[in-house]
Amino acid sequence: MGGGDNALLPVAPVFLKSLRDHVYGLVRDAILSGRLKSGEKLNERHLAGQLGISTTPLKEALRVLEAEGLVRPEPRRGIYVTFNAGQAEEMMLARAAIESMIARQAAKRVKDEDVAVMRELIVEMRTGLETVDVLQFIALNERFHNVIHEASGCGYLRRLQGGQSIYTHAARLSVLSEERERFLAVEEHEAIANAIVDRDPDLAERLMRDHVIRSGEKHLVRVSQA
Amino acid sequence: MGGGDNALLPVAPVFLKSLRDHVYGLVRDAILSGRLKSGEKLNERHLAGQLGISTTPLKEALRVLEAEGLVRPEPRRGIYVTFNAGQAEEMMLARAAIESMIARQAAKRVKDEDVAVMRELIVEMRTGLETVDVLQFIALNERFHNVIHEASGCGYLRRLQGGQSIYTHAARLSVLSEERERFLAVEEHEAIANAIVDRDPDLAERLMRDHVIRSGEKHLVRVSQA
DNA sequence: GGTTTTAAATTGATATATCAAATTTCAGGT
DNA sequence: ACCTGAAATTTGATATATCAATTTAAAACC
Repeated sequence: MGGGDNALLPVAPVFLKSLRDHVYGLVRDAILSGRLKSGEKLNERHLAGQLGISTTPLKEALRVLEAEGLVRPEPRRGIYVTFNAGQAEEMMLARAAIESMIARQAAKRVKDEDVAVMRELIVEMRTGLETVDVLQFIALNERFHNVIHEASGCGYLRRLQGGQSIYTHAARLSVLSEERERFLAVEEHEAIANAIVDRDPDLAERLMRDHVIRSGEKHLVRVSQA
Repeated sequence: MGGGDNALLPVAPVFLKSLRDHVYGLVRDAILSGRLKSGEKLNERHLAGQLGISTTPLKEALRVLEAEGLVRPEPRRGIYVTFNAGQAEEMMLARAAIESMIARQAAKRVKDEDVAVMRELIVEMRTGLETVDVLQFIALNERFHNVIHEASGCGYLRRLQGGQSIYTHAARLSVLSEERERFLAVEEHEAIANAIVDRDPDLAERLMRDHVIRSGEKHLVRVSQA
């Protein structure tokens, strides 16, 4: 049964959201971090017992993971982890595709108040290069992407992107720990902001796509080295 | 409780795949076709009873629908249908984003044997304009997109696109019933094929995106009129 | 000893029961 | 009549039990 016997610890008796969402996060993180390896079979009873819960919320969590493509059910046989470097890259490409579509829509629909916020954020990020720490810089980073999401008015695309992304807070932490990456991020963000402010959907889409792919490849290289 | 009392009929005692997948398809189609309206609350026990099944497979199906953004759970209150014209358009945009990313990758990785198949298919589609019926034309259409998917080598993106798409066989049937649409489809497919054959990722991506959006808008207009 | 057959164990799929939060109902008070 | 709050009801969340397909074990047979 592989080396996954202690890849997951029992859930604490206190949890914020519902049990199934909590478990979903646990299993998902275990897969993405490699503690549950590709090809490994997930035994529902085992896993539920290990987590100290019943199979009902676990089954729901596994269903979502299947929809996200992290596990694959063999009919009447069981559920297997399917995640490797190639899929990680494709997930990054999916994020690039969706995020750039959002940027495109934002460039079409952006309102004057959004423009003001974006300009302000760009200034903050640029000055932040020298004044704030990495965590604060990441916060600015996420606020920037959020402003674009808001401006696009695309609630569905936004949710879709959040679900399939392997970009967690931790992943950003890894890439933006390099000073050069922080500098590049500001440069690219500024170019994207300008394209949106200029109402240039084609340019905004292209710049966003290249930005996500470039920083994404950087991240993939990092995790593959570790 | 809304007009949804007979929006879903009990599942037949025989079904191909698992019960949960079957139920997932039923509920999903009911939402996309409008038989289950946006804002309607889904009562798990009611719905399970109506379908003649237990709540376990239904809960799993609802979880997948949530991941796809067709229903939204209110914490500790229930699950509500969320689907409207705006979201339908965003789903189409998501398909455009992912499909165009696939086309981009295909243009990077396409092999000579793929090129041969694509050229052949283009010829078939062009002659098919005059010789085959709509169903056969749609089959050619789907084969063309499949060849691009194969050439891209992007299994994850491909699965992702299939899951979120509202483009079913029926939707294609609607759009391609117009002769002008079939003509346009061939024109656009040929341009896309040429871009991929020429190993031009930027062009392939743009043409595919525009193709999906244009025909998608066409479909959305049609369903909104009906 | 090796192959086939059959019985036991495993396990995902489904059904049912229990629990607790949230809503509704209704009695009691002003 | 109109609040107020407690009891009953509803219902999603969770747990447990049952079922059937699959795999494994073992026994029977050649």
